[in-house]
Amino acid sequence: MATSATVPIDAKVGAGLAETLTAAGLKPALAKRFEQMPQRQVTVLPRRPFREPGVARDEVMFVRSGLLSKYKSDGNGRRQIVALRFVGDGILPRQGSADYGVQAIVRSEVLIGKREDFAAVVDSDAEYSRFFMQLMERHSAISYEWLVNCGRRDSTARVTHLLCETVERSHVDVAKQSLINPFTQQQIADITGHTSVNVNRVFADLERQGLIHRKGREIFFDDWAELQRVASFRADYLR
Amino acid sequence: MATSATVPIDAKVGAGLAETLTAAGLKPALAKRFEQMPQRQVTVLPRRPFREPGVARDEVMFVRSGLLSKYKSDGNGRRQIVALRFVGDGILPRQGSADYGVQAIVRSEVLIGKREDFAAVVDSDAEYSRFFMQLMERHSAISYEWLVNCGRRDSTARVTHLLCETVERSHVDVAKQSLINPFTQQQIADITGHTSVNVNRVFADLERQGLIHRKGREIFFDDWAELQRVASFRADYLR
DNA sequence: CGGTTGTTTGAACTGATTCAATCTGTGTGG
DNA sequence: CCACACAGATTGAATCAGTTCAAACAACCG
Repeated sequence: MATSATVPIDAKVGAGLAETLTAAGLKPALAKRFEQMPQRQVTVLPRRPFREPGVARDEVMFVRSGLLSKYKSDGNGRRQIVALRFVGDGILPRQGSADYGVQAIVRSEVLIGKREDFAAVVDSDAEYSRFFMQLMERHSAISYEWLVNCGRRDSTARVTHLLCETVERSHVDVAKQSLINPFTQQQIADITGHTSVNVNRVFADLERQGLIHRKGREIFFDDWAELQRVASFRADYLR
Repeated sequence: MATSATVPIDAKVGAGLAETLTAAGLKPALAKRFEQMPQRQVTVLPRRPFREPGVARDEVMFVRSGLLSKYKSDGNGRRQIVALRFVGDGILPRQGSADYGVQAIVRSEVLIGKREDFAAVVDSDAEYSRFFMQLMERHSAISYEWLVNCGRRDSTARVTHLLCETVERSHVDVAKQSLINPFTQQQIADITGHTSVNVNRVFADLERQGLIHRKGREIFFDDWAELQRVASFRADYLR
Protein backbone atom coordinates (compact mmCIF):
# COMPACT_ATOMS: atom_id res chain seq x y z
CA MET A 1 0.00 0.00 0.00
CA ALA A 2 1.67 3.19 -1.16
CA THR A 3 1.65 5.94 1.42
CA SER A 4 1.58 9.26 -0.34
CA ALA A 5 1.95 12.56 1.44
CA THR A 6 -1.77 13.10 1.61
CA VAL A 7 -3.72 10.02 2.50
CA PRO A 8 -7.35 10.74 3.34
CA ILE A 9 -8.52 8.67 6.28
CA ASP A 10 -11.18 6.98 4.21
CA ALA A 11 -8.60 5.70 1.74
CA LYS A 12 -6.60 3.91 4.43
CA VAL A 13 -8.10 0.49 3.96
CA GLY A 14 -7.27 -1.75 6.86
CA ALA A 15 -5.01 -4.59 5.89
CA GLY A 16 -7.69 -7.09 6.90
CA LEU A 17 -9.27 -8.05 10.18
CA ALA A 18 -6.65 -10.55 11.25
CA GLU A 19 -3.74 -8.20 10.59
CA THR A 20 -5.50 -5.43 12.45
CA LEU A 21 -6.16 -7.56 15.50
CA THR A 22 -2.61 -8.85 15.47
CA ALA A 23 -1.36 -5.29 15.38
CA ALA A 24 -3.54 -4.59 18.39
CA GLY A 25 -1.85 -7.41 20.27
CA LEU A 26 -3.82 -10.59 19.55
CA LYS A 27 -1.79 -13.73 18.83
CA PRO A 28 -1.63 -14.29 15.05
CA ALA A 29 -3.11 -17.78 15.26
CA LEU A 30 -6.11 -16.53 17.21
CA ALA A 31 -6.48 -13.56 14.90
CA LYS A 32 -6.55 -15.92 11.93
CA ARG A 33 -9.16 -18.07 13.62
CA PHE A 34 -11.20 -15.02 14.51
CA GLU A 35 -11.37 -14.04 10.88
CA GLN A 36 -13.26 -17.25 10.15
CA MET A 37 -16.24 -15.89 12.06
CA PRO A 38 -19.21 -15.40 9.69
CA GLN A 39 -19.35 -11.75 8.71
CA ARG A 40 -20.45 -9.42 5.99
CA GLN A 41 -19.00 -6.15 4.80
CA VAL A 42 -21.16 -3.06 4.61
CA THR A 43 -20.50 0.38 3.20
CA VAL A 44 -21.68 3.11 5.51
CA LEU A 45 -22.28 6.59 4.15
CA PRO A 46 -21.46 9.70 6.18
CA ARG A 47 -24.23 11.41 8.16
CA ARG A 48 -26.74 8.87 6.93
CA PRO A 49 -28.77 6.98 9.57
CA PHE A 50 -26.94 3.75 10.28
CA ARG A 51 -27.73 2.51 13.80
CA GLU A 52 -30.22 4.51 15.86
CA PRO A 53 -29.98 4.94 19.64
CA GLY A 54 -32.22 2.79 21.78
CA VAL A 55 -32.36 -0.33 19.65
CA ALA A 56 -30.82 -3.74 20.19
CA ARG A 57 -27.13 -3.79 19.36
CA ASP A 58 -26.51 -7.48 18.82
CA GLU A 59 -23.68 -7.22 16.36
CA VAL A 60 -19.93 -6.85 16.39
CA MET A 61 -18.53 -4.27 14.04
CA PHE A 62 -14.99 -3.66 12.90
CA VAL A 63 -13.97 -0.62 10.94
CA ARG A 64 -12.13 -1.75 7.84
CA SER A 65 -11.77 1.74 6.44
CA GLY A 66 -13.18 5.13 7.28
CA LEU A 67 -14.33 6.51 10.59
CA LEU A 68 -17.40 5.84 12.72
CA SER A 69 -18.87 7.81 15.59
CA LYS A 70 -21.04 6.85 18.53
CA TYR A 71 -23.46 9.61 19.46
CA LYS A 72 -26.17 10.43 21.97
CA SER A 73 -28.42 13.40 22.33
CA ASP A 74 -29.57 15.01 25.51
CA GLY A 75 -33.24 15.65 26.26
CA ASN A 76 -33.32 18.81 24.17
CA GLY A 77 -32.00 17.18 21.04
CA ARG A 78 -28.50 18.63 21.37
CA ARG A 79 -26.18 16.06 19.89
CA GLN A 80 -22.97 14.82 21.49
CA ILE A 81 -20.50 12.48 19.85
CA VAL A 82 -19.23 10.25 22.65
CA ALA A 83 -16.69 8.06 20.89
CA LEU A 84 -14.88 7.50 17.62
CA ARG A 85 -13.88 4.28 15.93
CA PHE A 86 -10.94 4.51 13.58
CA VAL A 87 -9.66 1.85 11.20
CA GLY A 88 -9.09 -1.34 13.17
CA ASP A 89 -11.35 -0.29 16.05
CA GLY A 90 -14.50 -2.22 16.82
CA ILE A 91 -17.85 -1.93 18.49
CA LEU A 92 -18.73 -4.94 20.59
CA PRO A 93 -22.26 -6.33 20.92
CA ARG A 94 -24.14 -5.74 24.12
CA GLN A 95 -26.96 -7.28 26.06
CA GLY A 96 -30.17 -5.41 25.26
CA SER A 97 -30.40 -2.07 23.54
CA ALA A 98 -27.72 0.58 23.32
CA ASP A 99 -28.47 4.15 24.25
CA TYR A 100 -26.05 5.47 21.67
CA GLY A 101 -26.41 5.54 17.91
CA VAL A 102 -23.72 4.90 15.32
CA GLN A 103 -22.99 7.04 12.29
CA ALA A 104 -20.16 7.35 9.85
CA ILE A 105 -18.06 10.49 9.78
CA VAL A 106 -16.71 9.60 6.36
CA ARG A 107 -17.65 6.79 3.98
CA SER A 108 -16.60 3.60 5.75
CA GLU A 109 -16.29 -0.10 5.14
CA VAL A 110 -17.50 -2.01 8.16
CA LEU A 111 -17.33 -5.73 8.92
CA ILE A 112 -20.38 -6.93 10.78
CA GLY A 113 -20.85 -10.21 12.61
CA LYS A 114 -23.66 -11.67 14.69
CA ARG A 115 -23.47 -11.57 18.45
CA GLU A 116 -23.85 -15.34 18.76
CA ASP A 117 -21.02 -15.97 16.35
CA PHE A 118 -18.84 -13.47 18.17
CA ALA A 119 -19.67 -15.02 21.52
CA ALA A 120 -18.86 -18.48 20.20
CA VAL A 121 -15.42 -17.44 19.03
CA VAL A 122 -14.68 -15.54 22.23
CA ASP A 123 -15.70 -18.49 24.37
CA SER A 124 -13.43 -20.81 22.43
CA ASP A 125 -10.26 -19.44 24.03
CA ALA A 126 -9.75 -17.41 27.21
CA GLU A 127 -7.11 -15.40 25.37
CA TYR A 128 -9.86 -13.75 23.33
CA SER A 129 -11.68 -12.29 26.30
CA ARG A 130 -8.44 -11.03 27.78
CA PHE A 131 -7.77 -9.32 24.48
CA PHE A 132 -11.20 -7.74 24.09
CA MET A 133 -11.29 -6.61 27.69
CA GLN A 134 -8.02 -4.87 27.04
CA LEU A 135 -9.53 -3.11 24.02
CA MET A 136 -12.49 -2.04 26.13
CA GLU A 137 -10.04 -0.68 28.71
CA ARG A 138 -8.36 1.36 26.03
CA HIS A 139 -11.62 2.86 24.88
CA SER A 140 -12.59 3.67 28.40
CA ALA A 141 -9.22 5.42 28.88
CA ILE A 142 -10.06 7.49 25.82
CA SER A 143 -13.50 8.32 27.26
CA TYR A 144 -11.82 9.51 30.43
CA GLU A 145 -9.49 11.75 28.47
CA TRP A 146 -12.48 13.15 26.59
CA LEU A 147 -14.13 13.94 29.89
CA VAL A 148 -11.06 15.87 30.99
CA ASN A 149 -11.15 17.60 27.65
CA CYS A 150 -14.80 18.64 27.94
CA GLY A 151 -14.70 19.42 31.61
CA ARG A 152 -11.39 21.13 32.16
CA ARG A 153 -9.96 22.63 28.99
CA ASP A 154 -10.79 25.83 27.15
CA SER A 155 -12.05 25.77 23.60
CA THR A 156 -8.65 26.08 21.97
CA ALA A 157 -7.24 23.19 23.95
CA ARG A 158 -10.31 21.06 23.32
CA VAL A 159 -10.29 21.40 19.57
CA THR A 160 -6.53 21.06 19.40
CA HIS A 161 -6.62 17.97 21.56
CA LEU A 162 -9.08 16.36 19.21
CA LEU A 163 -6.80 17.17 16.29
CA CYS A 164 -3.86 15.57 18.07
CA GLU A 165 -5.86 12.48 18.91
CA THR A 166 -7.07 12.20 15.34
CA VAL A 167 -3.53 12.43 14.03
CA GLU A 168 -2.36 9.68 16.38
CA ARG A 169 -5.30 7.37 15.90
CA SER A 170 -5.19 7.60 12.14
CA HIS A 171 -1.42 7.03 12.15
CA VAL A 172 -0.51 10.20 10.36
CA ASP A 173 3.16 11.13 10.54
CA VAL A 174 3.01 14.90 10.96
CA ALA A 175 6.64 15.27 10.01
CA LYS A 176 5.91 14.01 6.49
CA GLN A 177 2.16 14.10 6.03
CA SER A 178 -0.78 16.41 6.42
CA LEU A 179 -4.12 15.36 7.86
CA ILE A 180 -7.22 15.30 5.72
CA ASN A 181 -9.63 16.57 8.34
CA PRO A 182 -12.47 14.04 8.34
CA PHE A 183 -14.82 16.22 10.40
CA THR A 184 -17.10 19.11 9.63
CA GLN A 185 -16.81 21.95 12.12
CA GLN A 186 -20.25 21.02 13.39
CA GLN A 187 -19.01 17.51 14.18
CA ILE A 188 -15.97 18.88 15.99
CA ALA A 189 -18.41 20.98 18.00
CA ASP A 190 -20.47 17.85 18.72
CA ILE A 191 -17.36 16.14 20.06
CA THR A 192 -15.92 19.01 22.05
CA GLY A 193 -19.20 20.35 23.40
CA HIS A 194 -19.11 23.66 21.55
CA THR A 195 -20.80 25.42 18.68
CA SER A 196 -19.55 25.30 15.13
CA VAL A 197 -19.08 29.07 15.20
CA ASN A 198 -16.62 28.79 18.02
CA VAL A 199 -14.77 25.88 16.45
CA ASN A 200 -14.32 28.04 13.41
CA ARG A 201 -12.77 30.77 15.50
CA VAL A 202 -10.40 28.34 17.15
CA PHE A 203 -9.18 27.19 13.75
CA ALA A 204 -8.68 30.78 12.68
CA ASP A 205 -6.70 31.43 15.87
CA LEU A 206 -4.48 28.39 15.44
CA GLU A 207 -3.76 29.50 11.92
CA ARG A 208 -3.05 33.08 13.00
CA GLN A 209 -0.61 31.76 15.60
CA GLY A 210 1.19 29.77 12.94
CA LEU A 211 0.53 26.39 14.56
CA ILE A 212 -1.30 25.01 11.54
CA HIS A 213 -2.36 26.05 8.10
CA ARG A 214 -5.17 24.72 5.97
CA LYS A 215 -5.88 24.03 2.34
CA GLY A 216 -9.48 22.91 1.99
CA ARG A 217 -9.96 19.85 4.17
CA GLU A 218 -6.25 19.44 4.51
CA ILE A 219 -4.50 20.48 7.73
CA PHE A 220 -0.74 21.04 7.86
CA PHE A 221 0.92 20.94 11.24
CA ASP A 222 3.52 23.68 11.33
CA ASP A 223 4.47 23.37 14.98
CA TRP A 224 3.49 19.97 16.23
CA ALA A 225 5.32 20.25 19.54
CA GLU A 226 3.70 23.55 20.42
CA LEU A 227 0.32 22.27 19.28
CA GLN A 228 0.55 19.33 21.67
CA ARG A 229 1.52 21.72 24.44
CA VAL A 230 -1.46 23.96 23.74
CA ALA A 231 -3.72 20.90 23.82
CA SER A 232 -1.98 19.43 26.88
CA PHE A 233 -1.92 16.32 24.74
CA ARG A 234 0.13 13.34 25.84
CA ALA A 235 -0.42 10.23 23.76
CA ASP A 236 -0.02 7.82 26.70
CA TYR A 237 -3.71 7.22 27.13
CA LEU A 238 -3.98 5.84 23.61
CA ARG A 239 -1.70 2.88 24.26
CA MET B 1 -29.70 -4.45 58.08
CA ALA B 2 -32.20 -1.84 59.24
CA THR B 3 -32.88 0.87 56.67
CA SER B 4 -33.70 4.08 58.47
CA ALA B 5 -34.93 7.18 56.70
CA THR B 6 -31.47 8.68 56.50
CA VAL B 7 -28.78 6.23 55.59
CA PRO B 8 -25.49 7.90 54.76
CA ILE B 9 -23.83 6.23 51.81
CA ASP B 10 -20.84 5.23 53.87
CA ALA B 11 -23.02 3.29 56.28
CA LYS B 12 -24.50 1.11 53.53
CA VAL B 13 -22.20 -1.84 53.93
CA GLY B 14 -22.45 -4.14 50.95
CA ALA B 15 -23.97 -7.47 51.81
CA GLY B 16 -20.77 -9.22 50.76
CA LEU B 17 -19.00 -9.68 47.45
CA ALA B 18 -20.92 -12.75 46.33
CA GLU B 19 -24.33 -11.20 47.03
CA THR B 20 -23.32 -8.05 45.23
CA LEU B 21 -22.15 -9.89 42.14
CA THR B 22 -25.26 -12.02 42.14
CA ALA B 23 -27.37 -8.89 42.30
CA ALA B 24 -25.41 -7.58 39.31
CA GLY B 25 -26.35 -10.71 37.36
CA LEU B 26 -23.66 -13.32 38.02
CA LYS B 27 -24.85 -16.86 38.65
CA PRO B 28 -24.87 -17.54 42.42
CA ALA B 29 -22.55 -20.53 42.16
CA LEU B 30 -19.98 -18.53 40.25
CA ALA B 31 -20.34 -15.59 42.62
CA LYS B 32 -19.68 -17.92 45.53
CA ARG B 33 -16.62 -19.31 43.82
CA PHE B 34 -15.40 -15.82 43.00
CA GLU B 35 -15.48 -14.91 46.65
CA GLN B 36 -12.84 -17.57 47.33
CA MET B 37 -10.29 -15.46 45.45
CA PRO B 38 -7.54 -14.30 47.85
CA GLN B 39 -8.30 -10.75 48.89
CA ARG B 40 -7.83 -8.27 51.66
CA GLN B 41 -10.03 -5.50 52.92
CA VAL B 42 -8.70 -1.96 53.19
CA THR B 43 -10.19 1.17 54.68
CA VAL B 44 -9.74 4.16 52.42
CA LEU B 45 -10.04 7.65 53.86
CA PRO B 46 -11.62 10.51 51.88
CA ARG B 47 -9.38 12.91 49.96
CA ARG B 48 -6.30 11.05 51.12
CA PRO B 49 -3.87 9.77 48.46
CA PHE B 50 -4.84 6.19 47.68
CA ARG B 51 -3.77 5.25 44.15
CA GLU B 52 -1.89 7.86 42.14
CA PRO B 53 -2.23 8.29 38.37
CA GLY B 54 0.48 6.81 36.18
CA VAL B 55 1.40 3.78 38.26
CA ALA B 56 0.73 0.10 37.63
CA ARG B 57 -2.82 -0.87 38.46
CA ASP B 58 -2.46 -4.61 38.92
CA GLU B 59 -5.28 -5.12 41.37
CA VAL B 60 -9.01 -5.70 41.32
CA MET B 61 -10.99 -3.61 43.74
CA PHE B 62 -14.57 -3.93 44.88
CA VAL B 63 -16.30 -1.28 46.91
CA ARG B 64 -17.79 -2.90 50.00
CA SER B 65 -19.01 0.37 51.47
CA GLY B 66 -18.47 4.03 50.71
CA LEU B 67 -17.74 5.71 47.42
CA LEU B 68 -14.60 5.86 45.28
CA SER B 69 -13.67 8.20 42.44
CA LYS B 70 -11.34 7.87 39.48
CA TYR B 71 -9.70 11.15 38.62
CA LYS B 72 -7.28 12.69 36.15
CA SER B 73 -5.84 16.13 35.87
CA ASP B 74 -5.13 18.04 32.72
CA GLY B 75 -1.74 19.62 32.01
CA ASN B 76 -2.49 22.67 34.16
CA GLY B 77 -3.35 20.68 37.25
CA ARG B 78 -7.08 21.20 36.93
CA ARG B 79 -8.68 18.10 38.34
CA GLN B 80 -11.47 16.13 36.72
CA ILE B 81 -13.29 13.21 38.28
CA VAL B 82 -13.96 10.79 35.44
CA ALA B 83 -15.87 7.99 37.15
CA LEU B 84 -17.48 6.95 40.41
CA ARG B 85 -17.62 3.53 42.03
CA PHE B 86 -20.53 2.98 44.37
CA VAL B 87 -21.10 0.04 46.70
CA GLY B 88 -20.85 -3.15 44.67
CA ASP B 89 -18.95 -1.52 41.81
CA GLY B 90 -15.41 -2.57 41.00
CA ILE B 91 -12.24 -1.41 39.33
CA LEU B 92 -10.65 -4.07 37.16
CA PRO B 93 -6.89 -4.54 36.82
CA ARG B 94 -5.20 -3.42 33.63
CA GLN B 95 -2.11 -4.16 31.66
CA GLY B 96 0.53 -1.58 32.52
CA SER B 97 -0.07 1.68 34.31
CA ALA B 98 -3.33 3.57 34.59
CA ASP B 99 -3.48 7.24 33.75
CA TYR B 100 -6.17 7.85 36.33
CA GLY B 101 -5.83 7.93 40.10
CA VAL B 102 -8.26 6.59 42.67
CA GLN B 103 -9.49 8.43 45.73
CA ALA B 104 -12.30 7.96 48.16
CA ILE B 105 -15.12 10.49 48.31
CA VAL B 106 -16.19 9.22 51.71
CA ARG B 107 -14.54 6.69 54.02
CA SER B 108 -14.78 3.37 52.20
CA GLU B 109 -14.14 -0.30 52.74
CA VAL B 110 -12.51 -1.79 49.67
CA LEU B 111 -11.78 -5.42 48.83
CA ILE B 112 -8.53 -5.79 46.95
CA GLY B 113 -7.25 -8.79 45.06
CA LYS B 114 -4.18 -9.46 42.94
CA ARG B 115 -4.41 -9.35 39.17
CA GLU B 116 -3.09 -12.90 38.79
CA ASP B 117 -5.68 -14.27 41.19
CA PHE B 118 -8.41 -12.36 39.41
CA ALA B 119 -7.22 -13.58 36.03
CA ALA B 120 -7.13 -17.16 37.27
CA VAL B 121 -10.72 -17.05 38.44
CA VAL B 122 -11.92 -15.32 35.29
CA ASP B 123 -10.18 -17.87 33.10
CA SER B 124 -11.82 -20.72 34.98
CA ASP B 125 -15.23 -20.16 33.38
CA ALA B 126 -16.23 -18.26 30.26
CA GLU B 127 -19.30 -17.01 32.11
CA TYR B 128 -17.04 -14.77 34.21
CA SER B 129 -15.64 -12.83 31.28
CA ARG B 130 -19.11 -12.39 29.80
CA PHE B 131 -20.15 -10.97 33.15
CA PHE B 132 -17.25 -8.60 33.59
CA MET B 133 -17.45 -7.41 30.01
CA GLN B 134 -21.06 -6.54 30.71
CA LEU B 135 -20.02 -4.55 33.76
CA MET B 136 -17.43 -2.72 31.69
CA GLU B 137 -20.13 -1.96 29.13
CA ARG B 138 -22.27 -0.48 31.86
CA HIS B 139 -19.49 1.77 33.05
CA SER B 140 -18.76 2.88 29.55
CA ALA B 141 -22.46 3.74 29.09
CA ILE B 142 -22.16 5.89 32.19
CA SER B 143 -19.06 7.59 30.78
CA TYR B 144 -20.98 8.39 27.63
CA GLU B 145 -23.79 9.93 29.63
CA TRP B 146 -21.24 12.00 31.55
CA LEU B 147 -19.86 13.24 28.27
CA VAL B 148 -23.31 14.36 27.21
CA ASN B 149 -23.65 15.99 30.59
CA CYS B 150 -20.38 17.91 30.34
CA GLY B 151 -20.67 18.71 26.68
CA ARG B 152 -24.30 19.54 26.15
CA ARG B 153 -26.07 20.58 29.32
CA ASP B 154 -26.08 23.85 31.23
CA SER B 155 -24.82 24.03 34.77
CA THR B 156 -28.19 23.46 36.40
CA ALA B 157 -28.82 20.35 34.38
CA ARG B 158 -25.32 19.04 34.97
CA VAL B 159 -25.42 19.29 38.73
CA THR B 160 -28.97 18.02 38.89
CA HIS B 161 -28.10 15.10 36.66
CA LEU B 162 -25.30 14.10 38.99
CA LEU B 163 -27.72 14.26 41.92
CA CYS B 164 -30.17 12.00 40.11
CA GLU B 165 -27.45 9.53 39.20
CA THR B 166 -26.20 9.49 42.77
CA VAL B 167 -29.69 8.81 44.07
CA GLU B 168 -30.12 5.91 41.67
CA ARG B 169 -26.70 4.38 42.11
CA SER B 170 -26.84 4.50 45.87
CA HIS B 171 -30.34 3.01 45.85
CA VAL B 172 -32.03 5.82 47.72
CA ASP B 173 -35.81 5.80 47.55
CA VAL B 174 -36.61 9.50 47.22
CA ALA B 175 -40.22 8.92 48.18
CA LYS B 176 -39.18 7.81 51.65
CA GLN B 177 -35.57 8.83 52.14
CA SER B 178 -33.30 11.82 51.81
CA LEU B 179 -29.82 11.68 50.33
CA ILE B 180 -26.80 12.36 52.48
CA ASN B 181 -24.80 14.22 49.87
CA PRO B 182 -21.41 12.49 49.82
CA PHE B 183 -19.70 15.24 47.80
CA THR B 184 -18.22 18.59 48.64
CA GLN B 185 -19.21 21.31 46.21
CA GLN B 186 -15.65 21.29 44.91
CA GLN B 187 -15.99 17.60 44.06
CA ILE B 188 -19.27 18.20 42.29
CA ALA B 189 -17.44 20.88 40.32
CA ASP B 190 -14.67 18.38 39.53
CA ILE B 191 -17.25 15.97 38.15
CA THR B 192 -19.37 18.44 36.21
CA GLY B 193 -16.51 20.57 34.89
CA HIS B 194 -17.41 23.71 36.81
CA THR B 195 -16.20 25.77 39.73
CA SER B 196 -17.39 25.29 43.26
CA VAL B 197 -18.78 28.82 43.26
CA ASN B 198 -21.10 27.99 40.44
CA VAL B 199 -22.18 24.68 41.93
CA ASN B 200 -23.14 26.61 45.01
CA ARG B 201 -25.32 28.91 42.96
CA VAL B 202 -27.03 26.01 41.27
CA PHE B 203 -27.92 24.51 44.63
CA ALA B 204 -29.29 27.85 45.77
CA ASP B 205 -31.39 28.03 42.57
CA LEU B 206 -32.77 24.53 42.97
CA GLU B 207 -33.75 25.36 46.51
CA ARG B 208 -35.32 28.68 45.49
CA GLN B 209 -37.36 26.83 42.87
CA GLY B 210 -38.59 24.41 45.50
CA LEU B 211 -37.12 21.33 43.83
CA ILE B 212 -35.00 20.40 46.82
CA HIS B 213 -34.21 21.62 50.30
CA ARG B 214 -31.15 20.98 52.39
CA LYS B 215 -30.27 20.43 56.01
CA GLY B 216 -26.50 20.23 56.34
CA ARG B 217 -25.26 17.43 54.09
CA GLU B 218 -28.77 16.11 53.74
CA ILE B 219 -30.73 16.74 50.55
CA PHE B 220 -34.52 16.34 50.43
CA PHE B 221 -36.12 15.90 47.05
CA ASP B 222 -39.32 17.89 47.02
CA ASP B 223 -40.17 17.42 43.35
CA TRP B 224 -38.38 14.39 42.03
CA ALA B 225 -40.23 14.27 38.71
CA GLU B 226 -39.48 17.88 37.89
CA LEU B 227 -35.89 17.46 39.02
CA GLN B 228 -35.38 14.61 36.58
CA ARG B 229 -36.92 16.73 33.85
CA VAL B 230 -34.60 19.63 34.59
CA ALA B 231 -31.65 17.24 34.46
CA SER B 232 -32.96 15.44 31.37
CA PHE B 233 -32.23 12.38 33.47
CA ARG B 234 -33.47 9.00 32.27
CA ALA B 235 -32.17 6.10 34.30
CA ASP B 236 -31.95 3.72 31.30
CA TYR B 237 -28.23 4.09 30.87
CA LEU B 238 -27.63 2.73 34.36
CA ARG B 239 -29.10 -0.69 33.64
C1' DC C 1 -26.94 26.69 -13.35
C1' DG C 2 -29.39 26.33 -8.88
C1' DG C 3 -29.59 23.95 -4.66
C1' DT C 4 -27.39 22.28 -0.70
C1' DT C 5 -24.05 21.98 2.75
C1' DG C 6 -20.35 23.85 5.18
C1' DT C 7 -17.44 27.89 6.45
C1' DT C 8 -16.59 32.55 7.87
C1' DT C 9 -17.54 37.01 10.07
C1' DG C 10 -19.80 40.59 13.07
C1' DA C 11 -22.51 42.29 16.97
C1' DA C 12 -25.13 41.66 21.01
C1' DC C 13 -25.82 38.96 24.81
C1' DT C 14 -25.37 35.65 28.72
C1' DG C 15 -23.68 32.11 31.61
C1' DA C 16 -19.81 30.96 34.08
C1' DT C 17 -15.27 32.26 36.06
C1' DT C 18 -12.36 34.77 38.98
C1' DC C 19 -11.17 37.12 42.94
C1' DA C 20 -12.03 38.31 47.33
C1' DA C 21 -14.52 38.66 51.46
C1' DT C 22 -17.60 36.71 54.83
C1' DC C 23 -19.99 33.24 57.15
C1' DT C 24 -20.81 28.52 59.23
C1' DG C 25 -19.80 24.16 61.21
C1' DT C 26 -16.56 20.99 63.23
C1' DG C 27 -12.86 19.51 65.70
C1' DT C 28 -8.81 20.48 68.96
C1' DG C 29 -6.50 21.80 72.89
C1' DG C 30 -6.29 24.53 76.97
C1' DC D 1 -16.72 25.67 78.01
C1' DC D 2 -14.21 28.86 75.38
C1' DA D 3 -10.59 30.19 72.01
C1' DC D 4 -8.69 28.98 67.94
C1' DA D 5 -7.85 26.84 63.52
C1' DC D 6 -9.49 24.95 59.42
C1' DA D 7 -12.39 23.42 55.77
C1' DG D 8 -16.27 24.19 53.29
C1' DA D 9 -20.26 27.12 51.92
C1' DT D 10 -22.03 31.52 50.54
C1' DT D 11 -22.24 36.05 48.44
C1' DG D 12 -21.03 40.13 45.42
C1' DA D 13 -18.76 42.54 41.63
C1' DA D 14 -16.01 42.63 37.61
C1' DT D 15 -14.60 40.23 33.70
C1' DC D 16 -14.46 37.08 29.95
C1' DA D 17 -15.27 33.03 27.10
C1' DG D 18 -18.53 31.15 24.44
C1' DT D 19 -23.35 31.39 22.50
C1' DT D 20 -26.82 33.13 19.57
C1' DC D 21 -28.56 35.21 15.68
C1' DA D 22 -28.04 36.68 11.24
C1' DA D 23 -25.92 37.31 7.04
C1' DA D 24 -22.48 36.51 3.50
C1' DC D 25 -19.46 33.56 1.22
C1' DA D 26 -17.36 29.26 -0.78
C1' DA D 27 -17.34 24.61 -2.42
C1' DC D 28 -19.54 20.84 -4.24
C1' DC D 29 -22.86 18.13 -6.95
C1' DG D 30 -26.39 16.64 -9.93
